[in-house]
This record gives sequence, C-alpha cells and structure tokens, in this order.
Amino acid sequence: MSTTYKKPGVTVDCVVFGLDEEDLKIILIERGLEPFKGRWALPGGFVHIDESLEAAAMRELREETGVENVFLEQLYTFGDVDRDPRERVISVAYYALVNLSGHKIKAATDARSAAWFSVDDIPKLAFDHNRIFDVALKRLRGKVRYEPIGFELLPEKFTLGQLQRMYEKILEQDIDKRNFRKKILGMELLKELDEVQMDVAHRAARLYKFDERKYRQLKEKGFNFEI
Amino acid sequence: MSTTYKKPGVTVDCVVFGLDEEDLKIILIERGLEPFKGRWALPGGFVHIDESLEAAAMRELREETGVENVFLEQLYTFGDVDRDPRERVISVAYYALVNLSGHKIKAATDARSAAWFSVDDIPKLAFDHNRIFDVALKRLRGKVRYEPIGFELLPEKFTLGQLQRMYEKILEQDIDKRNFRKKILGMELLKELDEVQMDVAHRAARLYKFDERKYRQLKEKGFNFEI
DNA sequence: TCAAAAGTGTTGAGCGTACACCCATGC
DNA sequence: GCATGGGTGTACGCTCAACACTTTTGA
Repeated sequence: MSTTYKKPGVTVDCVVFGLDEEDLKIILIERGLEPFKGRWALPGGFVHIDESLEAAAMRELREETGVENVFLEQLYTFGDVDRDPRERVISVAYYALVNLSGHKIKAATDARSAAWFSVDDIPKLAFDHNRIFDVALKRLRGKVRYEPIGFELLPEKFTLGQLQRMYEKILEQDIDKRNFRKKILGMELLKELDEVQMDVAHRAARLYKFDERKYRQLKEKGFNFEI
Repeated sequence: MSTTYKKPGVTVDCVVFGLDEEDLKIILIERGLEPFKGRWALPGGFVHIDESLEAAAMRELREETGVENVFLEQLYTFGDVDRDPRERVISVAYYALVNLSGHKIKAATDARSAAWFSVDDIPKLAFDHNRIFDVALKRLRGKVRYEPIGFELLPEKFTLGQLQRMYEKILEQDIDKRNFRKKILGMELLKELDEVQMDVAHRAARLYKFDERKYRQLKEKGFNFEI
C-alpha cells in the first residue's frame, strides 16, 4: 500500500526564542551546504526512522545550538510541494523558549555558526523559514496571553519588573506598573522569596518564582491564566 | 543527505465535526483492510508526492466521505514511532467543520461505510485515532470561544436560538438567553435578514447571517471575538 | 545628592451576570 | 387552548483602566 507511493522527506525545524535586556531574539544557523549555502536558517534536520518528532527536535537543538532541557512545543507542519528545491520535504516546526542569560550564545557543535538575532531584524532565510518564523512569533504573542509560558524566558528567580518587561517586549505594548502587579499577584501564582536582587545600582527588587504546582491545581478547577 | 535516511510514511487524518439537533458528531469510516480491519477510524490516507498536505486532506475527505468545500484547519502532527504497526508513519491531522443538515450522512465512495458518531459515544478506534479525536475536540472547544468558527457548523441562515444551542452543545454549559443575545448582537457581526423560520410549530424566529467581511474589518482594527 | 528603578491605593466607567414574563404560531 | 420556543430590560457587583508620589540603593 504505502510502498506504492514515493515518500516525502520529513524534517523538524525549531524557532528558539530567547529574551535579554534589549530584545526578544531567535537562534539562527549559517548553512554550510547547498542549497542556500551561506544563508541563515532555523536549526533543524531530518527525522530519524526510530525517533519521535519531539525527540528529533530536541536532538537537532542539542546538536546545532547546544540548547537542552527547554520548553518545546509543536508549532505547525509545513508541507507545500516546492518548499525544498531538491525534493519533496515536509517540515514539522517546533518552537522553544529559553532563558537567554542561562544559555549564552553558543557555537554549534559542528562547523556551522549559530547566533542570536532580534525578532525585529531577521534576515532573508533559507527555504520557507521566514514564514515559519512568522507563524512562531504570532503563536508566541497569542499564547503568552492565556498560558503562563512567558516564565520560560526568564531565570527561575525573577523580579516583577523583569516579568513586566518580558510581556511588554513580546506584546509590543506598555503596561501600567500598578495594574500589572495587582493582577499578577492577585492570581497567587508567584511564590515570594526571601531574597532580593544583588548588585544593582538602585533599590533591589524582591525575587519571585512561578508556582507550577499551584498553577496546575488552579487550572484543574477551571482557572484561566490571562494577562 | 536525505537519501541516507529511511523515510517515514506521511498520512493525513481528518476529524470532521457536524452538528444536528441532538448532538455534536464526527464522521468515522469502517476499515476494509488490515491492520485494524473492521475497526472504525478517522477518514484519511497517504499524502501524494505532488500534493500539499491541505490538498491531501481535502482529497481524502472527498473520496471517503463526499464532503467538500468546508472549513478545514491543521490540528497537530502525530509522529510517535509505533503509532502504525506496519511501519513508521507520521500523520498530519486536520479538523473540519460542516453543516450537517447540508451534508446528509453519505456513504463513502468506495466499499467502506461512513457514519456520524456522537462525540459522547466514540468507539475504540484504529491506530492512535482516539487520541487525535481528543486533541481535535479540545481544540474545537478552545477555539470556538475566541474565533467565530462555530458558524461553520450552522446553515448559512440561522436563528439566534440555533446559534446559542451550538455553543451550549460544544461548550457543554447552559447560556443565559438574554445575555447571549445582547452580547452577540452587540458585536454587530450578524446581518439581520428580512426572513423568518418556516414550518415550525411555534413563533417563527428571525434569521441571521454571519457577516464575514465585517469580521475581517473589525479584526484588523484589533477587535477580538469572544463568547 | 543624583539617578534609576521599586513599591504602593483610589476612583470611575464599563461589562458580565442574574433574573421573569408576554408573544406568536401550529396542532 | 395548549405546548413550544421567540423575544425583551434592569440592577448590582466586579473587573479594568487611569493616574503620581515616596523609597531605597549605588555611584
């Protein structure tokens, strides 16, 4: 049955988002081979016959960027007939959220170079990767409002100021400080720590942790996170 | 490069939702071949080498159920290594919304039989199709709240009562009639027609149409649909 | 002492929610 | 005339949005 059909190739591609003090960024890889040799591209590659799609995405991420143990979620599957000039290739795209201060710009393990690019300044990419990136950014902007995934972009311990700036950068809008703090603290999803920031040239802010366990409890009871 | 890897098979599977006076339903197909011969399954099949994923989903829908020209959206891609007992197969799942009164229960064009099943009464399906169905139902329940996709389940001209019952069936909760009407009419997305229901054993209700054009205009201005 | 960010409450407006009765039609 | 769904308004509580000054710390 299936052997009577020519099979398409299957790849995974990853849009890895990171946040620093300036910008929301993604990781790009410089291609060392044709097609699109020298062009920037999303990290990714072919799915092995004995690994799941998510395992393939994690493997490519580790091999090409050194990124490991991060939030990873399937984005969309791109299957236009001519998206790869060589042959028919279907790409299952994933997006990842990493804490950029924890994952400093790492070189790829092979010869290709990896770098962080601001989402406002993405060059022309290989294949249909610009489109994949657009879908990923749109998904992040939509999802960050009603699921507490934004915490994945911050260090484990963070200040309310960092949290607010994270939302301001992703959503590209200013947020009122007092209203934001009232709302986020009112959800009771943050554990207030007995620690404050160190080495800052102004009043040190209190540190908080996201309470994953409590979120799951509330969610089961019908609570909906919303910014 | 890619030729050094064994390729997985790629299929599409479709969860086709329809609504009638009783229930939210999906179409299932009785399998005529091994594996899972005689078991019910989602309509679907292998993606041809020269057709896009969406085209494959539309073709399978037409061939197996006679359904055409309906709302169709990609759901998720299922790629566990052992989801097909024969060989490695990756399935790109889609979900469709059809107006059940317009698409009466059609037999499949080939020997296999197709039938509507209430979502509350889905049998044990072939492959991982129960899981695909679960994801589809969850997606529909989530998405119907903040995108006006529910109209796809109704005839072009519908009453406010039909619209409300559609939401009540999908969301499995009662809605206050006066508040619902106030809210939905307040959005100004419905065109009130100069027509009323025919042949009903009670006061005939006014008919409305969803104003697709107006929705797109409002959406561009930042309007968010929400039930 | 200056710069830079942290921290903190109140008010008004708009929105969501709860709630009960009369109307029109076919049988 | 009865059964069935269609159609309608108000009042209350809560949430959201707007808004400015004092505190702490390091340089």
